[in-house]
Amino acid sequence: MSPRTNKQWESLRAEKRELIKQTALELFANEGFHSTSIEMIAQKAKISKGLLYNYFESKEDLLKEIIYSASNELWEKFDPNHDGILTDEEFIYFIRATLYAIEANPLFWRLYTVLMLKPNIVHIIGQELIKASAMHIHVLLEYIKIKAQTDVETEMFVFSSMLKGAILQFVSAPEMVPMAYIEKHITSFYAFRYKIDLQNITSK
Amino acid sequence: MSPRTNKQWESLRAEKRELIKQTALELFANEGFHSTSIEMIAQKAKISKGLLYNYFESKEDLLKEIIYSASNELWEKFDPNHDGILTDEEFIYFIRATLYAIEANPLFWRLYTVLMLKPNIVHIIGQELIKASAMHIHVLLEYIKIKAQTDVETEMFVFSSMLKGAILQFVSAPEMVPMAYIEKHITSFYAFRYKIDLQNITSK
Amino acid sequence: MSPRTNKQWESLRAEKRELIKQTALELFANEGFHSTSIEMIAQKAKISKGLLYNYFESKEDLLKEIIYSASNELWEKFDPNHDGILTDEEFIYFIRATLYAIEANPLFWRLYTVLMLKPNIVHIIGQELIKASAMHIHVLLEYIKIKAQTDVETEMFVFSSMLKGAILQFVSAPEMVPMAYIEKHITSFYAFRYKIDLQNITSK
Amino acid sequence: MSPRTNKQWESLRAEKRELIKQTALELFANEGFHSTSIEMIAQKAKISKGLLYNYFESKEDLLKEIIYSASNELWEKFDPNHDGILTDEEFIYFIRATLYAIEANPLFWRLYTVLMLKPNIVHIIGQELIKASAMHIHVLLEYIKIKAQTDVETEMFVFSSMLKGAILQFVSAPEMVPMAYIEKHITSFYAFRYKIDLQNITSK
DNA sequence: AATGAATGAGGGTTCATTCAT
DNA sequence: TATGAATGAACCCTCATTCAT
Repeated sequence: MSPRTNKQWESLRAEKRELIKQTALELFANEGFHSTSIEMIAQKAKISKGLLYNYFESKEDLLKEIIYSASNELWEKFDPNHDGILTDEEFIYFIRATLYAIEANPLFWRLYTVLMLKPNIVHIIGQELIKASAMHIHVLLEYIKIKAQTDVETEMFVFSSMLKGAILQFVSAPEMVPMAYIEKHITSFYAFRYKIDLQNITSK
Repeated sequence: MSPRTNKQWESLRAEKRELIKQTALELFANEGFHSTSIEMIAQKAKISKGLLYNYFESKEDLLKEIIYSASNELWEKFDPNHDGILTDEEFIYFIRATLYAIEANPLFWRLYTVLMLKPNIVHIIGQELIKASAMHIHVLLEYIKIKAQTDVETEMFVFSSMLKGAILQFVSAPEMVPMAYIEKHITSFYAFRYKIDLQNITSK
Repeated sequence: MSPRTNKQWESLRAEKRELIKQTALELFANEGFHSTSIEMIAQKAKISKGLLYNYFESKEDLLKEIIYSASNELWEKFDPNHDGILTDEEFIYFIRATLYAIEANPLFWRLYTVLMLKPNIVHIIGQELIKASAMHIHVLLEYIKIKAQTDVETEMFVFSSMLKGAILQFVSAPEMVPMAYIEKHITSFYAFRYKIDLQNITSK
Repeated sequence: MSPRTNKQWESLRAEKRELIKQTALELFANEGFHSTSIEMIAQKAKISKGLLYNYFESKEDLLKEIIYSASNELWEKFDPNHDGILTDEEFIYFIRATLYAIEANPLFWRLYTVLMLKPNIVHIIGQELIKASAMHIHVLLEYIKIKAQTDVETEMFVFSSMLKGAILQFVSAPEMVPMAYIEKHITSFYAFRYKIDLQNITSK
């Protein structure tokens, strides 16, 4: 009935949805969720306030959609069903992939970090992303476990904390702590510790 | 009219100020700054909204005061002018002191972490606390620099990140990642790495 | 392009108009005018919001059209030019016809009742329906006037009020106060009062 | 603690509450609930929008409070525990009292009538007022039952409908159908029907 | 010192209406 | 003819802040 084909339509809608989500993400990450008004999002996205509600049920729904999208991307990017233990090369690859996934969307990960600091955040962002993140780091930890130089728990704790701390620094100030810097040091550290020859591993 | 001396009055004022700050800290940390209303703080502190403005100029001023207090406490607790290099024992002590300072006020440090994730946060919390934190960790890093097993920059990066990551995990969920657990693993790791005998070091 | 004749088109348009009006009536009566959105009407009628404006100028215009239609129906159903006085039989018939006209469209009459309670409703619904209703009850009142057992004014007041009260009860809760019940009691009352033998009058 | 006594305060608050309720009642009754904005109420009552929420939780809560107040007044005015049957004199008194209670607050009763026409209104206004009204008319119906000239059910139906219809006319247009007019005809009708001598009954 | 009534700007949200397609 | 994306005014409500008492 409509003069436009369904395809065209859906595509237009999807694009606008994406525009709104991206705009909102920037503001949520930079100004904070509560400090960002619908008005601000609308202005930045150059749409009217009302239109936003044509795409999202509420401001909170918009936040959830942002989270869910990222969650899905993460699932798609990393195979959570990786079985078996990583080889040395795969380990380095996996670290790099992890870090550059973060780098690809620093705004989102800053937002995510802030949200994780809210008690009972589950009510807002659900479990999906948390699961996705955990599943992914699990693959790395399995490798660490095998290679542990000291007791396993400590080895895992150090890796886990270091990764989180590095990411925290990155999302706090990507320009001051660039991802390349982080990647270099983490791989150096583990290359030395686990006797991995980085020369043989193709850079990203 | 009042028989109270000036001293007593000032003391009472100081107590009430402290009460308001503590109450606000709990709410800011648990609910978020914007989700906490002056009304909520006043009710929890059992004072009137008006009185709060007798002690603090604005809601933002209250936040700043909370930050400043913590900053001062930090300066007092740790001697930032520690010169010379730490001994092995002092290093362990310093780590423990750092961690237990965090543990003593998890609400504050969660709030602080969230604030640090806001760009241009300087406008809100100023530089004091940042300087205090940096100065303090600097003492540890100087030690690390000396003991480095690999290249110095990596060694410092790993320590710095690990510490931040560990603290992040603690403030996110103190009951799931208790400080004692963190302390154990960090000290284990460095004791092994730097050949420090923990047996000889009196526990906190 | 279309092979349809003008007649067919007009007929289709009229049908769709009717569909929209009927759908809107249901919603206006059940949810209230202001609580019913154009969106709701369009969805229930399975058309688009835009199309509705192809048939009606505005939401208020739609309401007016609903009222006007009913007004016209009323004029058509009852001959307002009935001259001369009703016979006993005609009186009973007229009452029944009145009541069953109401029963045929309870939604409309509930809506109408609510609207009548708004001051200056004339601006919205105009005078037509009011005139039609008045004209119609006038025929009955003329009969009552003749048959009055007490003073005429009182007799007319009682009839007029009773009829309105009965209808009010019906539109408020048709399932609790069915029209058959109302009809039975009104006719009983007047049959007795005016010595009319209901046996001789064919039931509806 | 407060410089004003509690009594003064509560009194001021109660007065303002009453002002808001009365203002809102006028607007709700004249313009309709949904057509009345908080802004309108605030302007008419010469207060700020915000202040209204200091006295009522929401617009709907304000409506409920208006209904509840009227409900309570009704319970206080009429003794719902009247036992035994009314005397002729009491019957006339009761009718008059009923009608003049309506007359005392025509705005409220118009609002009430509109609300009663909404399906499932119970969710909004609760049962109290409905019970209060029913209990009150019940006393009159008990008397009617005894005095019935025809079959009891019809007699009660006629009275009940007539009363409701009369009130409906009054609330629709008090200036066109004044209460004195209504009272005169209802009492005339029943005085004649039940052989009551109105001369002996002191007028209101 | 202490209260809470009062303000009003600004928040999220809805919805009648328009218009490009 | 028919669609629904798009608009923006107006809605209800919240809240930091002020101020008379």
